[in-house]
Amino acid sequence: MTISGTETGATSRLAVHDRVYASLRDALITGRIAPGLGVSLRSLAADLGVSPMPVRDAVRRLAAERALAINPANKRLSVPSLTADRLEQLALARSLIEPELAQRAAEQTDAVLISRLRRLDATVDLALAEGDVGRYMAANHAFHFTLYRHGRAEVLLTLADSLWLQIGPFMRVVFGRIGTLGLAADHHMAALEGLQQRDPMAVRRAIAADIAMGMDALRADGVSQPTDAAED
Amino acid sequence: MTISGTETGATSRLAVHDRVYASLRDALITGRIAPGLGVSLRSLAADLGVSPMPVRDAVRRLAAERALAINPANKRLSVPSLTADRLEQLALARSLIEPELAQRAAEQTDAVLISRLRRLDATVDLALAEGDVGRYMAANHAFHFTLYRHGRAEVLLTLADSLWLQIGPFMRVVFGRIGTLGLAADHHMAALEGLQQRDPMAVRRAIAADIAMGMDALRADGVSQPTDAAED
DNA sequence: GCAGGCCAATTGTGATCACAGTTTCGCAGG
DNA sequence: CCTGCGAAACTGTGATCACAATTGGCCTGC
Repeated sequence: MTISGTETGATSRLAVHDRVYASLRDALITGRIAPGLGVSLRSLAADLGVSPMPVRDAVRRLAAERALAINPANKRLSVPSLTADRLEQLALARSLIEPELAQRAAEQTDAVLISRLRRLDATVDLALAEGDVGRYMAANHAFHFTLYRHGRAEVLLTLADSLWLQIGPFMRVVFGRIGTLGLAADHHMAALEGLQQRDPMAVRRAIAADIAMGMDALRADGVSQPTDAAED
Repeated sequence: MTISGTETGATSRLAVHDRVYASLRDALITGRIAPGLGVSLRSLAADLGVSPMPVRDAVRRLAAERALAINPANKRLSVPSLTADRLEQLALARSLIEPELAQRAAEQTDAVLISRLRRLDATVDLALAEGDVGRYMAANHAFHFTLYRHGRAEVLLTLADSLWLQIGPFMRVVFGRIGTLGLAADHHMAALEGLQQRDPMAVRRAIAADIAMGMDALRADGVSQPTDAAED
C-alpha cells in the first residue's frame, strides 16, 4: 500500500515531520488506509522515503488526535477499527460542533467565500457523477472546512478536525461498499443559499442536516461489525 | 520552576514518555505552569531527569491536544496564552460535550460510583476550606472525570480531556487571583442528588450549571488581557 | 551613553544506533 | 500431518550526535 497521495508541492518549506503528518492525515481522511490495518514506523518511513524519526513525530500527533490507535499491550500501531458505538459518538459530537462553526462562518460571510464554496461544491458534484470516491472525499472535506475556517474559531475548528480524522475511514468504507449514490450535494446547496441570503441559522440547519444525512448513510450500512479489513 | 508534582508511584511500569506526559499534563491541568511561559525540550528533560527524546514525544502529544503551543515561525514551545475568545470557545465546547457525558454516566450509575464521587466532593470542599488551590484543581478534575469515565463514551471523553487541558491555566489564574471563594461545590451536590434519584437529566443540568458557573467566574475576572504571566 | 554587529549559547529537527519485547516463520520431533 | 520449540526478523523506545536556525548578550565603534 502506498501512502503518499498527489504531491502538491509547495510543502517543501515545511518540516519533514509536518509533511509526513499531512500525508498520513490525507490518507486517513480520504480513507486510503483501511481500518484495523496495522502500520509500523519503519514501513511508513520506507514508504515515504524518510527516516523513522519524523514518522514517529507524525504518528504521535495522529495518535493524540485518535486518528491512529496504539495497542496498549504491545504498543503497536493500527488504524482504529470501526464500531457502531464509536460512530454514534462521532456523529453526536459532529452535530454539536460543526453547525456552530457553520453559523459563525455565515455570520461573517463574504463574496469570495461563497464563490470558493461554489467551486468546491461543483467539484463534489463532479466527483459524485464520476463515481470517484477519493476525489469526492477530498472535495467534501475541503467544502466543509473552507466554510468552518471562516468562522474564526480556532478551538472549535480543532475539535472538528479531529472528528473528521476519525470518521474518514467510516465514510470510505461505506462509499466504497454502496457506491457514491447521489445524495450528498443537496444540503451543500442549501448552505450556499443560506450564505447568499445572509441567514446564519439556515446555514446552521443545512450543515446539521448534511451531517445527519451522512451519518444515517453510515448507520444504514451497518458498520458495526469489527471490519477486520485486511481480509480479501 | 519544577514540573514534577507528587510522584504517585505505580507509574514505573509505563514508558518514560508516558510518565513525562502525565507530569506535564498534571502540571497544566492544575495550572502549575504559567500561561505564555516558554519551555524547551532540553530544560524540561533536565527538570524531569530524562533525555530530551521522551520529552519530545510527550510535548508533541500535548501540542496536538492544544495544551502546548508551537510558534510556527521559530518552532519554539510555550504554554498557550489566555484570550477571551479562546475562553468563550472552550466554555461553549465544554457545555456541549460534558453534560452529555454526565447524563450517560447517570444512566448507568451504581452505588460504588456515588460513594467515590462523594469522597471526591468532600476533598473538593476540604481544599476550598483550606484555600489549597492546587488540591482543589486536582480534586475538581477527579470529580468530573470519575463521573465522565462512567459514561463509557471514549470519543466524547477524549474531547472533554483535551478541553480541560486547555482550560486549566485559565482556572488557575483566576483562582490564584480571587482566591477560592466558596462557590464551586454546590452543583456537585446537585449532581450527586440526581445520581441518587436515578434522574439523568437532573445530573446533566447540574453539570451544565457547574460549567456555566465556573466559566462565568473566569469571564468575570476578565482574563482577556494577554496575560504575559512572568510578571510578579 | 547609545546603537549596531558579532559570537556564543540554546533551540528544534533529523539520523543513527542499541536494546528489549514481541511476533513470525521454519524446522525438527512426535 | 500436526504440534512445539527456537531462531531470526520486526516492533517501539530511548540515547546520543550533528546541524541549521534563532536567540541573547557582550563588546566595539560612533
